Amino acid sequence: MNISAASKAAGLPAKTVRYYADIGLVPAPARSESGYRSYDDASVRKLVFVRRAREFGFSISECRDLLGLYEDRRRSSADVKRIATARLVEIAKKQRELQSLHDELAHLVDACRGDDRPDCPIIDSLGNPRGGPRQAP
Amino acid sequence: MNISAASKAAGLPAKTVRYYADIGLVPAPARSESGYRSYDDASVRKLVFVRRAREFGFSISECRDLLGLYEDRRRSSADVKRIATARLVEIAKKQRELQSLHDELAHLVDACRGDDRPDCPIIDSLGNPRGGPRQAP
DNA sequence: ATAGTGTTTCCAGTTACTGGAAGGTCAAGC
DNA sequence: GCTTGACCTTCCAGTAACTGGAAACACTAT
Repeated sequence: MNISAASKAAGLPAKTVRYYADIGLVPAPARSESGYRSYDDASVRKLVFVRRAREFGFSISECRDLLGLYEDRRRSSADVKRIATARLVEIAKKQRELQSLHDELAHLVDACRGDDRPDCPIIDSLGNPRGGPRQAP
Repeated sequence: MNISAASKAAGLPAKTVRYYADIGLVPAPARSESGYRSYDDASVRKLVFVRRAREFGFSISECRDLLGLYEDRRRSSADVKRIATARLVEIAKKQRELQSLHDELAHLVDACRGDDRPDCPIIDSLGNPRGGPRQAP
């Protein structure tokens, strides 16, 4: 399998497939006589694994760890659960941040008439967080 | 005001304050005879404005636009509202993505016993998205 | 005079790729 | 046999928004 077939099968751009081998995230593939990279099903499965883990927001470094666990038949599920739980905590934190951001901005957008007059609570709030009238810059 | 005083007043690292002037996001400050940057209250207000906008997740480029609107006394509030609303839509989208990510990962973490046995639905799901037993890599 | 802190510039590194140039390879068609 | 076009290779540079660190100069206090 050449790189474009493998990249299609894995659901990743060919550039990214090369990149993952360059940084040693996955093993360097075998080469044909003329230097073309040659992939087998096992390599593709690893690439799929990495893609899925990345989609879950795991960093490359976490993917490295997970891939190690993926390949180690004797690892405990607790090891995996620990990494996934940490990621879950991060996601929940990001969700809370995003929520308060959303609420605050929605409130401002709501308060802004959005007409052709210059008066705008959004700008006021950015320049002057505590709600008073803004100072000219 | 030297840079460290200004950076404290603005709530930004001094490095970032320099950076914002380097990329032309804010005007380059005046210099003392010996070359030290010298800030006044108006500069600090702009830096606060940018910090707040960045905290809202506006990109540097959007901050540039907003700062332009901030300084233009004759702009319409509709201009500002348009940018803020676009940002709000992005936030909502990110929230939905994060939610489905959270749900899926939470489900997997829940299903994983987290003991010292190797069997682990999290790993299985990463290698084999459609829920069957995984293949060895 | 000297120590300590603050400031300057500049260069490099971060994360995870992505784009593009220059050139080698392969299969099909004429 | 030759050309065309798709595919492959390497390498370099750029992205976003900073951050870290080195070398050198400035200011303040003792």
